[in-house]
Amino acid sequence: MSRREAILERAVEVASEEGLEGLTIGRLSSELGLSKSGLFGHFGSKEELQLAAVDAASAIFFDEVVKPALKEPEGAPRLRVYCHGWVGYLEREVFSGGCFFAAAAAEFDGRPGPVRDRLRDGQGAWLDELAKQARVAGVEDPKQFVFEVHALVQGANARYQLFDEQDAFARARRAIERLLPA
Amino acid sequence: MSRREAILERAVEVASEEGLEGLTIGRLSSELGLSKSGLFGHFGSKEELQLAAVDAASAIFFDEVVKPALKEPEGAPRLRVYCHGWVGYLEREVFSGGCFFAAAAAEFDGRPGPVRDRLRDGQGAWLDELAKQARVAGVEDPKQFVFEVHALVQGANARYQLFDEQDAFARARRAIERLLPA
DNA sequence: CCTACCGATCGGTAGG
DNA sequence: CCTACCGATCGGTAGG
Repeated sequence: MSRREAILERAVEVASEEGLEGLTIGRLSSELGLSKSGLFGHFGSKEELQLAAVDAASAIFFDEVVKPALKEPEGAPRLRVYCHGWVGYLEREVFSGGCFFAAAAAEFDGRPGPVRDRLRDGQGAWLDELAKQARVAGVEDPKQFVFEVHALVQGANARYQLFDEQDAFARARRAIERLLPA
Repeated sequence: MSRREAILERAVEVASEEGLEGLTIGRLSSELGLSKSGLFGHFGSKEELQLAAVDAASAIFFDEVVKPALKEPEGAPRLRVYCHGWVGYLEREVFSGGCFFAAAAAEFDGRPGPVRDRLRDGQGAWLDELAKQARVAGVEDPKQFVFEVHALVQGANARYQLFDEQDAFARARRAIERLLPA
């Protein structure tokens, strides 16, 4: 693992807990035992560090949620594995502070710029892929389906993070089962 | 309107856009045309300012969503007005940066302390009230119902804030209609 | 990769 | 309510 990768591994963790703005160069460098300017040199600006953290988190999401479903045939089987994998990735606490993307989106949705754009494009691609599988699976209204599944998954994350409700994930799964094609 | 109320009106607005941590004393005081220490004196600490902003936002939520429903009889009629009022409050952009509470919860769910506690207690009381009306309305599983409605409303807010999808609110209403008792 | 520094801003205080 | 200040930390730069 390169030094840059080691920095980003920690950066993603910190950002999921404290937000992408709480990801300060001073804090991150002292935690990793290198100088501020040493860390800074890997990215060139705080914004580049934030963008790199978004990309690193996206790669983790791909490995944890998307990749395992690619063995399944397109349509209903893959859609089901996507949905349950999405809930499972939150339940397993892949990021210590909950869903990196939900936290980052809430933080940056009111701040126009490259970080917001990267978050929107990444989440957009994932939601489009879900809608595609829903269409192949014969779901009546794929966009409505994706809207509801997205809401339920994010709702479970929010409940778990703020209220420590362990059963939030089971509730999301139950509601999603009702939406999935039989 | 007292000076303190004027400060909090602006504080709630800023916090909904930039977060409760972005609510800096320096920024807020310069926007309002008074000195930092002048503003500081009204609250005593940044944390007290944040708590006061949460309370001010809660009062607005009560006026916008809860109060109009109190004319309706308990049970199904009041539940329906609660749910549609909740969506409507986001659609009307009562807070310029979207749902104050969703943003604040995402920001503070990983930071133990009085602000997180205040947010959790306030949202908890609202969700309990929804569950109570659902029970009176004869909803089969009131807790599951509230989980799903909460998710759908927050999902619409997230979609609208990040993707500018105008139809997110209509999608939430459609899904909620399917859950409400006939 | 480092030390040493820059101006700006942070939350907060002293004193009036 | 104000001016004037405190130490700490921010993102970032110079120079090696």
